[in-house]
Amino acid sequence: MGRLQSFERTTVVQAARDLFWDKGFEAASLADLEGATGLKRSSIYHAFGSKRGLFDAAVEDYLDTVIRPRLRILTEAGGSRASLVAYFEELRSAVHALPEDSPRRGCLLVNCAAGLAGHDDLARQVVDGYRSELIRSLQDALHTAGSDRAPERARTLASLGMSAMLLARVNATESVALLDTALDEIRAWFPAPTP
Amino acid sequence: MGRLQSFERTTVVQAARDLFWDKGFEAASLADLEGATGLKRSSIYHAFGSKRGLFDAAVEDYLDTVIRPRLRILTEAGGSRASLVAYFEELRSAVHALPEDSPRRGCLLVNCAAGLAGHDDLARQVVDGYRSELIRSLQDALHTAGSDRAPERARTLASLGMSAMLLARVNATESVALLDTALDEIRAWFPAPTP
DNA sequence: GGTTTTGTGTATCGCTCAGTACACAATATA
DNA sequence: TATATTGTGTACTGAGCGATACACAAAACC
Repeated sequence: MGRLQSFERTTVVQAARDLFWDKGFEAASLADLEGATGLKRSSIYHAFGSKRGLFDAAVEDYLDTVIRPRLRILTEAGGSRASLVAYFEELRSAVHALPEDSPRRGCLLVNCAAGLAGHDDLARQVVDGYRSELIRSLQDALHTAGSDRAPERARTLASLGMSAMLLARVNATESVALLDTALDEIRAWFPAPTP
Repeated sequence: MGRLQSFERTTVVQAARDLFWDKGFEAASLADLEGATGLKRSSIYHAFGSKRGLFDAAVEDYLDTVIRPRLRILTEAGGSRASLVAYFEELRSAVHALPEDSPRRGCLLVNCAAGLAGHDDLARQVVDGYRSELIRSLQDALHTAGSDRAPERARTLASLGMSAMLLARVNATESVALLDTALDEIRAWFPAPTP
């Protein structure tokens, strides 16, 4: 064969992911990416083909390591009410715990929705896929929790979640308040099981 | 004095506003702005000082001509239920009526929230000001409509509105569905007056 | 009408961007 | 060990960016 890759692909992709998460696609320059990943651009282009190729890999990693593990809370354990609460408490603690200037505030895909996805069909598809997966998971959880009006309630909860991500860097307090509102709604819809 | 300005300031600002609305701050280049406004860059810099100065003027115009007229629906006429319905029907028709590729899809400020406002304190303040004004107007309308839980309901409605704007370019159908959900909620909270 | 003051047009600045050319380094195979 | 193959480092490209310098145009004031 030939010389071996001297870097771990996943660590490089995750470093790039955090940079894109922080600054967005356009504002993250190749110089920034070199600094964040420790790679020279020759290696980046050799391994990923283009800035966009690295971004797509970063988004894929984001879906695999951030989004889907969270959504799994909603579907696994068949928990319905408990899993809805757990999902929003997880989001809440993510916004609440991170420092004000953390590069990982908010949601990479929500940020894309207002940026790239406005004029890029591929990005649009990825964002819309996330949206539909989120709504479907919420709807399933609501349905097994015995809710009538599951579709409307799923849309309401999804909106609260997306808006909270949108506001995470603008006003963290209000972002948390939106997630608390979601939790209040869930608890009002499904009275707590008395222990 | 001296030579007079040969252009109408408001028409120039609104042309720039529509371009920023469409492409965002960074992606709108000065060449684009020259094309959209019909001005040469010397005139732009003379009148607005910088690209950012023109952007700030565009945001101000956006607040004056788009945001505040809509919010006024909520506060004037003391309509409570009727004004809440009117507000979301106005949003709904804006998303529904505009062609898929309209530069005016979505909300300039919501787009800023995920872009500029992530790292620019001034933009953050503007976006947060919009958010608080929106929530307050909704809360007032809900309060005069006789709602208990006005704060939670205001947050829920604001989330549905912001998410609808966020998704306007990603999935217009779903964007409208979110606004319909808001309308359903309002109608469920406040049973219709029988004629 | 001359002068001063202000708007506009042209041409260009320095810089950063994404992407590339190419020599060199390293390792698997023969 | 020789060779083929692949990864890495250096240095660069052309294009586009925001911003500017400066000459010229036009209108208000004396």
